[in-house]
Amino acid sequence: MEVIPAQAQEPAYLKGLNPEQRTAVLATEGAVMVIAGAGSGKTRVIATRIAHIIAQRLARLHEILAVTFTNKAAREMRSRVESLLNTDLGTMWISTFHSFCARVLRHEIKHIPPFNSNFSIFDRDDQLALIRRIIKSSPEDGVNPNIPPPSYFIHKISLAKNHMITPQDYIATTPQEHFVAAAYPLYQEALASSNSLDFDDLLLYTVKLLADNQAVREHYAGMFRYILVDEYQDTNQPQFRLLRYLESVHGNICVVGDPDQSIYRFRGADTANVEAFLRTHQNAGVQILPLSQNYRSTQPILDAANELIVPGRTLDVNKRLWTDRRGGNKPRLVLTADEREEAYFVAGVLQQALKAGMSLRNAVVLYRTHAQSRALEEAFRKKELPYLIVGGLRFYERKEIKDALAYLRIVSNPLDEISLERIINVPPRGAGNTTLEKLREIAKMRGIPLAVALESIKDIPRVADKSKKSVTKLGELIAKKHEELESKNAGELAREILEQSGYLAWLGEQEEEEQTRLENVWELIAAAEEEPVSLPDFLATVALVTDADQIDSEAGVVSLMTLHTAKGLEFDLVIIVGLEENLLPHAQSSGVEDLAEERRLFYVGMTRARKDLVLTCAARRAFMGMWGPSVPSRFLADIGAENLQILELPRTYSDEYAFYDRERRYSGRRHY
DNA sequence: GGGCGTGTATTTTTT
DNA sequence: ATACACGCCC
Repeated sequence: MEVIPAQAQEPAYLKGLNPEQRTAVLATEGAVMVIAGAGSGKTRVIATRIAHIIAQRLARLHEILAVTFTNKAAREMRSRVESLLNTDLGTMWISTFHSFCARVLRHEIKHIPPFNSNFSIFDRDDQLALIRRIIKSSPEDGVNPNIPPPSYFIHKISLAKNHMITPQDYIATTPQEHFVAAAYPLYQEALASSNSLDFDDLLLYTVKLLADNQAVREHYAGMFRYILVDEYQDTNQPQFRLLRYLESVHGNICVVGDPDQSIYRFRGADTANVEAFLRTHQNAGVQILPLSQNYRSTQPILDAANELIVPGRTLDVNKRLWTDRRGGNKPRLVLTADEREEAYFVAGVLQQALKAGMSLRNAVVLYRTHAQSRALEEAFRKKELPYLIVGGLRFYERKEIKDALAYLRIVSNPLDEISLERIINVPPRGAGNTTLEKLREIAKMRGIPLAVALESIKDIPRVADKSKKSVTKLGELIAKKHEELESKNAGELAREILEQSGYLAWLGEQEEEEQTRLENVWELIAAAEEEPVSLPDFLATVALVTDADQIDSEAGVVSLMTLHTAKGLEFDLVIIVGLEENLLPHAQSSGVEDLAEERRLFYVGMTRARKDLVLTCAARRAFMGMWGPSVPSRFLADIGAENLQILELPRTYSDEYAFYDRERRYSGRRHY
């Protein structure tokens, strides 16, 4: 790498930065908080900062830790730094919190018995399956009608973990939740005996490791000379603690965030971390550096966004965003009769933009809930607009992919009973509930894993010979492939397991419709074969894929996604649908804090727009099959009519929807 | 042990 | 409205 003398000549990577950005890049030492307004060039600042640290030889590649919000953001950050420095970053630590923890734990979890490095990562479905089993084992199951649904347990347990409340302490802090209090320790024990961690555990066990193990703590804290954290406003308590340990030796930590864009309170993110950071670093002379010039949006869009967000602010660290991009259209607001008309209107806007020369990849449709995508999909299909739904039914959540992954997981981690139960009878092996129960008994009696007990099925009376044979074969296959975990890579193992278990053949025999399923599984195998990694590493990567990661800006395809998923992205044309009370703000978000978060969510959506912003609102909407009237969102009133261009729906729409009369169309009007 | 029918919950947002 | 879970019957 070429070294540039510090003073002689300004490094090329600093060119084009504004004074605020330059200050943020150069303030490498000590504690720094960058308050980065939407579209203020935050990513560029972080990438340049990393490049600067490396170019000035303040640290070597592996001595820098950068944490981003999504894996996609991590990849982008990596490639930006690589192009700034014209070098390969290799295995530099740029990742999400969860991926970072998975990577650390892969090496260190042996210090936390009974876990070993092949641990499984449980997603929501796995968590639900596990908690269902626990509920079933309770004597009250089926007797007490007040037992909450499994999802309630998972939610409450996750909340407890985010606040670092242990199973032992839970009942004392939350005495009214006695069902959860009873299940929580059982849930943790079941995870441990399965050598499995849920998403929250990845963070918690890493914190625990750093807290309890001095050698490990000194190793990591000593290694990272510089730490950078993006989207800091959405960190939670375990993440805060994690950073405290990691920064403890060198003290060079830069957090970048925007309290106005904090939208993950519901999953434990704590904006108090912003204040806590300032407080805990006061003695270290923490610097607060704002980025307030917006390079993304036009002034009318920013004006509207500012009007929306200012009434909801609680911290006053943020500045009013400004831009020198003059001109541009005011955000357009349209009232439609119902969600169908709304969908057709959106399709029309996209077709118009298409005609005007815009590529559909530069447009996005945003909504509060996934369910809203349905009407849009229908309209887009009719109008032959190519679209891509981001999130919703994700690739890795499809049944056949989950089944295939369960095969891989049980081989990687034979203690993972949830995975084993998933596939023991897929394809049908004549092992139903009764047989499974007997196998569990054997495993318990002999103190062996369920996967090993499969080979003892021969000892169970009254099981068909055919069933015994195929179950024994499955047990042998799992054992054999598990032994090859180190000698073979993920691609090799995936292909062999899925072929030899008979899963692929069985899938191929299914109905014509199932053929896409077979293709999906082959796609998974291809993904495993892409790079020669170990099976546990591949599984960890797959488990931590986020919605935003799968956005590939295919040319000529418009993306549809939730407002949450849109965080960090930008588009020429942004269309936000469903600006109605009970949807945005959502009906379930009635508390003061909840409402503030809904407002920020809308703000995040608006500030994704570079050139054009379109807002829609329907007068009638169906919820769970029931139609009901809708009222425009209170947030529209906050933006103010003077900051919006309110459109009358063109005639063509009444042609398409002759059954609506104009009176009814505007019956939902309130503010305008 | 598997297939079909009825009943119920589902829609907040996600690593 | 629909998907999934559970229960009943073969």
